[in-house]
Amino acid sequence: MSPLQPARGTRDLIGEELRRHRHVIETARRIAETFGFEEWATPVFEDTRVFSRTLGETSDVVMKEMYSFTDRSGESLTLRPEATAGVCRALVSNGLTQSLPQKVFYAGPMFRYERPQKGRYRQFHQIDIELIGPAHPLADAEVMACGHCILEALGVAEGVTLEINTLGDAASRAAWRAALVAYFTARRDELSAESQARLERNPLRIIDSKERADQPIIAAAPVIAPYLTPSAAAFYAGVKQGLLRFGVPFRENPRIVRGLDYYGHTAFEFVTTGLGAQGTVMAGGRYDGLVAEMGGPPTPAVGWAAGIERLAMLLPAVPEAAAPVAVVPIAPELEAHAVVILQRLRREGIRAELEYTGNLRRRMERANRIGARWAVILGEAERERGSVQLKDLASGAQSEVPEADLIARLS
RNA sequence: GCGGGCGUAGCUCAGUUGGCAGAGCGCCAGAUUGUGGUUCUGGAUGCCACGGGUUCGAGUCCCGUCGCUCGCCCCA
Repeated sequence: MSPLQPARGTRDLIGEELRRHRHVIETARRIAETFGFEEWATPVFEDTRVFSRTLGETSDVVMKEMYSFTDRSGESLTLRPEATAGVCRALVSNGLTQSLPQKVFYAGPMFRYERPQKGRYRQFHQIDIELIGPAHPLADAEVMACGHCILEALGVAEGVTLEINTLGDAASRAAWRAALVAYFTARRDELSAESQARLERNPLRIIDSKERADQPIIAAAPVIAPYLTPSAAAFYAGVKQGLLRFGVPFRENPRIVRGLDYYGHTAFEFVTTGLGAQGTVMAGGRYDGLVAEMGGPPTPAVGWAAGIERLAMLLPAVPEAAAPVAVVPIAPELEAHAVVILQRLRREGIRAELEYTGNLRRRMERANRIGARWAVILGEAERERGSVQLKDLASGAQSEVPEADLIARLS
């Protein structure tokens, strides 16, 4: 039997990797809170229909990437492939459509059955922002501004570009879609096989194709701008103006569309060249129809999701674990006293560890290995004088300190 | 779902035409019984990813499986 390994596409987060991961979440949460977002947590699995109805029956996520299973009562459940659908379901389930706006921050694991590669896992983690309620274009800008601030706070904004587009309202999109179908149908034979299939299912996604053969055809394809209704055009103009007001740099890219069907109006991606094939680091848009599809009233909303693994890979600096104080009794008789001091330090919020095996040399070696800043050495003679030896492990300087002064010396 | 590369010690890796399983780092012990880091001496590393085949003999060649990785596709 081969050795037990983590399941394909999953991994253990230990040490530096978890510190990076947590740093992304904690930074994002802190910034999002300054924008007024509050954290939610919803179940990792949902009724399959929460996703199958709303993400689009023809989307790749629904067709071939969901972890769906039947439980013992015969119900079809699915490990969530993304956060937004679950948040909208929770909004409706909890009657919160009556208390809008809701500003939601989310962080947690998502699941998609895909072939793993750099920055892509079967269990991956996202941070997520949803602003539910406002139909105002400034809401779109604020959501993007929040994302931009998070990228700045993480120190990764430098290499990242915000690209935006509009998918218009339903009327604009229908007109554009008709133009695209006409255009691509005329050139059907030149398209890649994949794009020919998309022509039936989801012609907008041809625009997003990375197939080399499709590129010249896409480059000449109609853009949405001429098909925008006056109100959709005004909305998009409002979003761009909002971004200027928030001071968020962006670039228009008329080829951005979304993989999930519930998006309309604003679509955007924060992209980088620093991650190989996985260049999108944060992406989202407006999804005014989703809450209604979940059984709630028509409710405007806009949001984004970002891959934590991808952000963690871009982090310029790794957060360091706090350097502890090592408490080192010289002999077993001093252990009881060592525990008293250990707990006294911890109650002051100082990270302290007890070195409780081996001779003094072994204990000091271990203090060094765990990266201790100070060693508090407890000896018989000092005990009688009510003091300890305090050693600075960086400089090697050591002095005898009265126990009463110890906390002050370490603060 | 498709294509390329790779799996040898805890880690990074070497291993010649098929002929005793190796190095560095790390780990353990000692030099130093009340003092870490640097140094010196000694020691242990192992299902050579897993399963099968060829061969007197396989880490090495062949087949399959699993995993990792880089692309494609898709997406965050």
